[in-house]
Amino acid sequence: MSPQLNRGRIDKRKDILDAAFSVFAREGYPQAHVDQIAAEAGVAKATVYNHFGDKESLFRETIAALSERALARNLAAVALLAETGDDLPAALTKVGIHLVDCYCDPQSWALRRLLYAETPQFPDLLELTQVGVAEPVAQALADRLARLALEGHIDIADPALAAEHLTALLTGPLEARSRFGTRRIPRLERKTITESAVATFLSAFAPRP
Amino acid sequence: MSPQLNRGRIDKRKDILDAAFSVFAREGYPQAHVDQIAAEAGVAKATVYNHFGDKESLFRETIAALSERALARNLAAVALLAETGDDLPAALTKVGIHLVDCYCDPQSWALRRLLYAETPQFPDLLELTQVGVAEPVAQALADRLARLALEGHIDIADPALAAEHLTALLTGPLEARSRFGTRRIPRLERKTITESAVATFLSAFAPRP
DNA sequence: CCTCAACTAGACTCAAGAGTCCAACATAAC
DNA sequence: GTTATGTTGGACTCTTGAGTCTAGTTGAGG
Repeated sequence: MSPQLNRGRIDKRKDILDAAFSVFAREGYPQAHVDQIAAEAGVAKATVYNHFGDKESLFRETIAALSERALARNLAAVALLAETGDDLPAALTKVGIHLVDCYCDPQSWALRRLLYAETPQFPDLLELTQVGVAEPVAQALADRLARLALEGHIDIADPALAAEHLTALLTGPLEARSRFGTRRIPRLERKTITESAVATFLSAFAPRP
Repeated sequence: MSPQLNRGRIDKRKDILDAAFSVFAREGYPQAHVDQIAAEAGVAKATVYNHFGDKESLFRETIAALSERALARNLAAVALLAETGDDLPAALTKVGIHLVDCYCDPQSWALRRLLYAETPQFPDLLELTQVGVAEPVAQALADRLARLALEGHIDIADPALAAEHLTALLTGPLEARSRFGTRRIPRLERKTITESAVATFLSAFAPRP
């Protein structure tokens, strides 16, 4: 940020964070070795410790960086719902596909896997992603749905609940099908899943005539 | 099983498996120490190695034992759908509550957490639980739903898809609300979640008049 | 009572990983 | 050129945990 931080060599910080994520994602926190991260970042081990102090801080900052990325991508997907034309199913499907893509992103799976694994040891990280990512996204989606309800396109009493159910229908099937993020779901299958989810959602919340 | 296996002292095998699960669940596989497991089982470390050979085998057998338990409990829950009276919503809610209880069981969360964490290292375990637990349960639920569809209580084209969506509606909200299994969801909240899920499901698959 | 198998406590080996230290080196700013 | 700061590689300390070994104990079956 401030110019005097870039004295000496180039800033290796980002390289280290990238490598750290790659190794943490592949091996899990306890099995990830700092030497390996340093090697993968093309950096001396001492440099890692210069930047981050210790392994735990490195882990925390890695997760935080990923969360920011995830939040941005998810909000962008939800924002697509602003441009609903007259074809609500098509618009919902478009958003659904983008949300599913976010969810199926390898980085996203890795983040979720790390959180699952390390929640007992690092409860604050869960707080961070929950409050910093999941909740804002759910909020944004609920807001959009409320708007659509007000315009009479769907019949929704509780927008937060509707958002929760839409999300569940979209992402629930992904866990098993992707084998906990191990298997890559082909695009066509993702599309089918999304369309089914949207169909069920619309069928449940169709406006009463 | 065979009587000559019980020579010498009592069979400590079960004690070890219980302690192993408890420690694995609390600490995760890499952080779980065999000494700790032995201590918690009230057994010498050598005894653990006598029974299971090494830490990895102990882990595998622990997971396998838990999967059996999970399968039995889930199938029992689904079986309740056989006794549908004339009140379909009530019957579905009853089954839903039992399924949600299974899903929220601390052992169940621990199992899921371990699978998430260790899937890259032990892909075969995922296979085991997927093929041995998730699929049979989904099958059984789909069968039951097909039956109800045939009897005209609901309008379902694809029972497998309907089962997938019902499961998603029931369990999807649990992940965030329970903070990845960290927080215990009170019974009342579980009931509310289940009722909402069933309501949305029935609304989506209500029979066309 | 004897025997055999499993059990126990604890010392032990061996490997590996976190974090430190240091002497040599590079570079941007002055 | 000088200086301050960051980087490098590699040796180093220290801890910890998996798995082995041993000498002694216990209990059931014969």
